[in-house]
Amino acid sequence: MADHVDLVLEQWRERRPDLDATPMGVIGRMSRLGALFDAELRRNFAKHDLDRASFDVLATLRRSNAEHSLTPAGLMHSSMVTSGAISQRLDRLEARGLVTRAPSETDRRGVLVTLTDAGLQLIDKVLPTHVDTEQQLLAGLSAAEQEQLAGLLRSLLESLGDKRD
Amino acid sequence: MADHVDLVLEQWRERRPDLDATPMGVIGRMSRLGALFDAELRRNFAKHDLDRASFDVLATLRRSNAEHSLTPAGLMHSSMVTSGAISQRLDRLEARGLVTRAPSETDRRGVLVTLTDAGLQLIDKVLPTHVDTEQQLLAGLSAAEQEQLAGLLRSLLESLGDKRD
DNA sequence: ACAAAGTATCTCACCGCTAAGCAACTTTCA
DNA sequence: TGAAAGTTGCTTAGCGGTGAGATACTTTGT
Repeated sequence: MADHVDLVLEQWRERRPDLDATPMGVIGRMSRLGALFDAELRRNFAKHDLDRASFDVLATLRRSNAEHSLTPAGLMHSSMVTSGAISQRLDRLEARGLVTRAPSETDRRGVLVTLTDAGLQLIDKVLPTHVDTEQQLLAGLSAAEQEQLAGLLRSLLESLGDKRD
Repeated sequence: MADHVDLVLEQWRERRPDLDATPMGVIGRMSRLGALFDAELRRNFAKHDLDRASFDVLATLRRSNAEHSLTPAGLMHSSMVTSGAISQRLDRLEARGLVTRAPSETDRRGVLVTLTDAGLQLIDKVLPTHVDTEQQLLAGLSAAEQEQLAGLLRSLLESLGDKRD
């Protein structure tokens, strides 16, 4: 039982025995899994003429409230990208007619982004295939192990200040 | 005890109760942790005039063998990026005098990338600060929990075909 | 021996993100 | 109330990655 990271850790023990590389056992593996997950999810998005960035915005709007609307700032916090990235994502989605931008009624600086009918239809079509893909990616772990893993990851996120909002 | 992903899962239950979003409890958290880790590690790299891509190449060469050398293909497999990305990374590192490219002695298509003295000195200076940063990122979990987490991640990587080589 | 298939590396057009900076607006507080 | 500080969303230059394609070389199979 050994993955690529086990090899990396062995190599560090050989070349730099003074270095305690154990944290790489977690962080290195998360990085590799992230890359593998991303590649697989991207494949599914591509089938529906989408990319990760667009899916992310559409899905966030879909789940946010009954009107499927949110401010760019709200999208930014949820997505963990910069405000510039959100502006560009919205430009693309607006050009495709999947979202609309309207001036906020309460704050003249603000903008309200809303899913169009076409956007709603698209995300509702893609969502089931997305969770399906995710489930397949996790199929190597039992349900109990998946739960255990989720718990550890939550602890870690909380310790790093990840909040509900 | 709740992180941002708990909120996301609640929202899905509210808006799409038909959808079983549990896999997001793992994949969503890994994605968020990846972003947080990346930001913090990047901060450390920047202190030493480095970025993730350059560190990745230098560290891979450092641990690979006593000569600190590897082919571009080897670097590519270890880094999980495309060959084009490796070529460009090597261009940058070569321009800074941190690695050299020499023709392979056994295969005239091949190239052997080797750490220069400057490259070796730089990576050896940065490495301890890097594992230190990683350790701090994981400090929210006990040693036993970190081990447990590493084990689950390894199982997952193995199930997805991640091999030692 | 030779053609076909495979491999190693590089080039380049394009794409999305960051970081810095800006303009417009709102909040705070003396 | 007015000035300072903060917030919101956008623009843009630059960067690093992808994906497609090219070149040069090696391996395979007859």
